[in-house]
Amino acid sequence: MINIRRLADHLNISIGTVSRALNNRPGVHPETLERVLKAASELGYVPNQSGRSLRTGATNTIGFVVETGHPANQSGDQFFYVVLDAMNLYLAEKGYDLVILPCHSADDPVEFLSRVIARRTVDAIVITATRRIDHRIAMLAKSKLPFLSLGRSETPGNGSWIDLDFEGVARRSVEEAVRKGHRRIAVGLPDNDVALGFHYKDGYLKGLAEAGIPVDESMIFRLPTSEQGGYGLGHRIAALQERPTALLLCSEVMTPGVYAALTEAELQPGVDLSIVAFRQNPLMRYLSPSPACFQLDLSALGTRLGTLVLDLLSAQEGAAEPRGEIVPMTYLGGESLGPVKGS
Amino acid sequence: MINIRRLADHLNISIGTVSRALNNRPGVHPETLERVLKAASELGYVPNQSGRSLRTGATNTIGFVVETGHPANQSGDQFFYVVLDAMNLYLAEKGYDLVILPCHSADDPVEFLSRVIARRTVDAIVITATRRIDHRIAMLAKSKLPFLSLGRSETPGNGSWIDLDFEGVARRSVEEAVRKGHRRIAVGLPDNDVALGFHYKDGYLKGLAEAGIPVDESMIFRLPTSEQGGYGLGHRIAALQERPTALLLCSEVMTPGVYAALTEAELQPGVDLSIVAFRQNPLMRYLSPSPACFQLDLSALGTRLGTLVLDLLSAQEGAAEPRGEIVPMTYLGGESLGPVKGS
DNA sequence: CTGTTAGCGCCTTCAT
DNA sequence: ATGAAGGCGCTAACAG
Repeated sequence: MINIRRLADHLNISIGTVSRALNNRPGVHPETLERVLKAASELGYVPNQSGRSLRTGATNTIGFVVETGHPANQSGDQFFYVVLDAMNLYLAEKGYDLVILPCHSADDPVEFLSRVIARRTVDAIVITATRRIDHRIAMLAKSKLPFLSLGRSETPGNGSWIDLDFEGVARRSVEEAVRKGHRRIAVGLPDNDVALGFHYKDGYLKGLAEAGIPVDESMIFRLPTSEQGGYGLGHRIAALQERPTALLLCSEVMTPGVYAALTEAELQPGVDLSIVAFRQNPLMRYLSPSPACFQLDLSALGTRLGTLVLDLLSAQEGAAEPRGEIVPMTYLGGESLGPVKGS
Repeated sequence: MINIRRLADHLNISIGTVSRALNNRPGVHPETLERVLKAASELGYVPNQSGRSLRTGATNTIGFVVETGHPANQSGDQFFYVVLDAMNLYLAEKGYDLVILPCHSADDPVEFLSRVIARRTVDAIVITATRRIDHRIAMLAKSKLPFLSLGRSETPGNGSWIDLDFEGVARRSVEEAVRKGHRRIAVGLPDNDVALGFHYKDGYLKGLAEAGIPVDESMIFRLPTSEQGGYGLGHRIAALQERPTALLLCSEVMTPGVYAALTEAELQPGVDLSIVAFRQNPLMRYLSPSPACFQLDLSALGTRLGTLVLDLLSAQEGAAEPRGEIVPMTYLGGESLGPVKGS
């Protein structure tokens, strides 16, 4: 394996000069610069990351934590692939690498993160599946490792974040359902304390209030964020004496399961039960009737994540204010939202 | 940030002893050992990975390369989540970390890999989406970085690999279709040179040969491995003068698209066109009629990947033979494979 | 059983 | 514009 010393010996110059040349430091003779770059390329020299990190304290790497045991991920959600692709592209242009740090299902996300922090293997980190009270954020805030959360938390010390507009989507979903005459509007929320569930519920409640519809607690359902969860919910609703006429879902991965359960119960989505799902996604394109849902530009989200992470790094010394952004989503409509049956 | 020196000073012992204690080296007084571990835990000491790697030449990290731009991944395939979860769990038990290295769509997989190799940031690497002729493998073989490929290549120097039994599945699929009376059996193959396409085609041809059915080149279709690809294929087949009566798919992600296109063309899956898909997957559970397909234990595959990777590392000095394994899959049947219509 | 020390590869300061 | 040297944190070889 070739190191900077061998490269320097090969060129009969000192390693200091080689280092300066490779890192675009000023004060290197143009001719020397060219010789060094040429030799490095020919000999296939790439700086050893460990040596460089040890010296500079930086890794030029951004970490993205994914919980591989999370059911929403195992439900065939291609969300992260597209987001990561765009984020990676952006970071690469700026000279950074992106690595995905998978936290497995038998591991504790907080402990996992504490190891990641301590090992100093990334310069900044993005966390996902943010909880309303999220111990990871308290830990990150204490650690001084720059971090960005996808989803905003209420944990004190919360830094920069990007969130989808769960509240706005829920509110608009109620509004669209009301416009079609619905008054008994149910909602499917996560069965855990992930932050988006609270925001979606807030929007749902605001939507009801604006329409003058009283809250019926029996219309608020908790379920795993997966097709299995949706399947269970569909059957629960089908078995009710007084069924809702519309159902709002905080995640699109539940949708195929709801459809399947309704069909088994001989109920027709969009007729016997209207459905408004969350995000349009290629898998849902092929459901019939087409689910009413909202559009999100995943690539733009990925690029934005990259931008904000690098902002964090450059603001390190400047210690800029943490920033938060809510990504708006566009209502697309769909056949699964129909008029109230018999009205 | 606490380092080994501060930890040693805190305990009034030398860093050598601290290092030995933390790494379970023999020759440390039990009492000292305990004191060190206790203090490390209390002060939250975790060894700096860069320092350790620089000294030992090892990172205790396994890299898993994923091409995020790959359409099969963006089609909501939860394949990797489950496999990675199991693999990560296995590696964690053995003291290794797993990192996912995303290669973005605008990057060249070969160049990406050469950078990964050169940076020496992982001890071994797993590559996926293996091509029949795969330049990454030639490069890895030259680099001496231990590697495992998911999918076997014909590139010389191919090391250890695990592959799904694409050939066996295709052959069995033909057999099952023939058993139902089908003779005009089409096949949907990838439109690129990914290795699995060749193996699936081999099995298809063998199956036809065994049944004494002549090969009809017009029954061999190339399409992107995605629901969009399946959608296009469904419409192509629907428009044919002489349609096949059965269609075999080398990937299950095509299935929803095929179903949707057939439905639009007023053809019924399992009646007008029988379908045998590849792998059962939660998303397909909710398609109607249920797709005939095969079962694969993703967790077992992940664990096996972990095992083989660590075998590579321990065989480093011993220089053991490269090993290859084919993972068998079980036929599950399904309603989408029906008798030939009108027969 | 423990302390001391060299050196992994790199960047940066200081001297020339 | 270049060379020389120190040290980032760690482990391992050697000395006691």
